[in-house]
Amino acid sequence: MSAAESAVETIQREMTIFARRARASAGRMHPELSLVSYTLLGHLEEQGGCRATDLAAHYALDKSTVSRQVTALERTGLIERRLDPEDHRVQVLHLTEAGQEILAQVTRSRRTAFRERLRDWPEEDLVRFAAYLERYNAGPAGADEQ
Amino acid sequence: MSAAESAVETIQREMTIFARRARASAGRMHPELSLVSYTLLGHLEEQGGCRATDLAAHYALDKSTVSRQVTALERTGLIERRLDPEDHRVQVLHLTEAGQEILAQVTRSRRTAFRERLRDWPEEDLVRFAAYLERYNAGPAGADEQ
DNA sequence: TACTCAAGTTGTACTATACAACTAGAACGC
DNA sequence: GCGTTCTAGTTGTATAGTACAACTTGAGTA
Repeated sequence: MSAAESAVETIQREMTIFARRARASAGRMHPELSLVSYTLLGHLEEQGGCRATDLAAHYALDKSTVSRQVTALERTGLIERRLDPEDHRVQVLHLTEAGQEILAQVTRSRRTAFRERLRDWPEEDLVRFAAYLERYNAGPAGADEQ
Repeated sequence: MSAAESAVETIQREMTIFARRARASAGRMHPELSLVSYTLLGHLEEQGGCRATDLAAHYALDKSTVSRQVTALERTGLIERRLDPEDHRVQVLHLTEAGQEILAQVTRSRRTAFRERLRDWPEEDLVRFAAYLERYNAGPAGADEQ
């Protein structure tokens, strides 16, 4: 097996290990904001607001799933919907103040955990690892993860 | 924010995206074997059989969850239970022939998907990415979980 | 104007999960 | 040796997250 093939094997195995662990434990650390809600809020902050359809596309979720998530997040006051005056089918979603606060708080505590875990990594490796992950996740949807 | 800090942010975000997508897409690709079932079968193969309690401990799952998974896997003929003659509370779980075959088949097809996704990556990047993932997952169990 | 496309909601169903209450069997203490 | 406590597993119940299909509403277009 070539070095490339064996690297692909390793990537598969390690991504699987990570995926298997992640969700089970995410809820334990932040019961107030599930992993899914957290990522949706994060995207809203990053983008400065977007449509439900954009969230669905970005996370490869069904629009009905996003619709329910959005409903829940609105009910708990973390996001708000603003009707697009140009197109009345569209709701542009924005973080509320409360949403920004909770997101920041969870981000801080998650960041602490990640920092701890990545404590001994040289900056150069951190930067490269981050770039690889972005590239992997941005990959073609067809060959989608796993 | 330093380059290292912003890289940690990115790593956190991208790992999260991956974790959230993994299960859903695993189900799409292999309707016959969910990510959870896959990892349970993998563990059984690796260990050459074990108890339900061992699976629960290893994957940090509730024993009821494992019990139901095991029931389903037995019903579809992928594993079998053998009563421990020493201790009648214990069932030792083993892969059946069918279980071994499906496990091998899904492993092959997952490998193909990963290869496809990583097709355009230079070997150097594959090797480094693999090493980073191993290093990340090997980190201290405490900071393990997001 | 009528057809078609896009955004989102709702009904329904399923999987994975946890927690609690339970059964059955084993082991220990006195 | 007999009760108490521990261990393995099952079952009842509840919840989150998800998909798919059917629908509504609004926009764009032939």
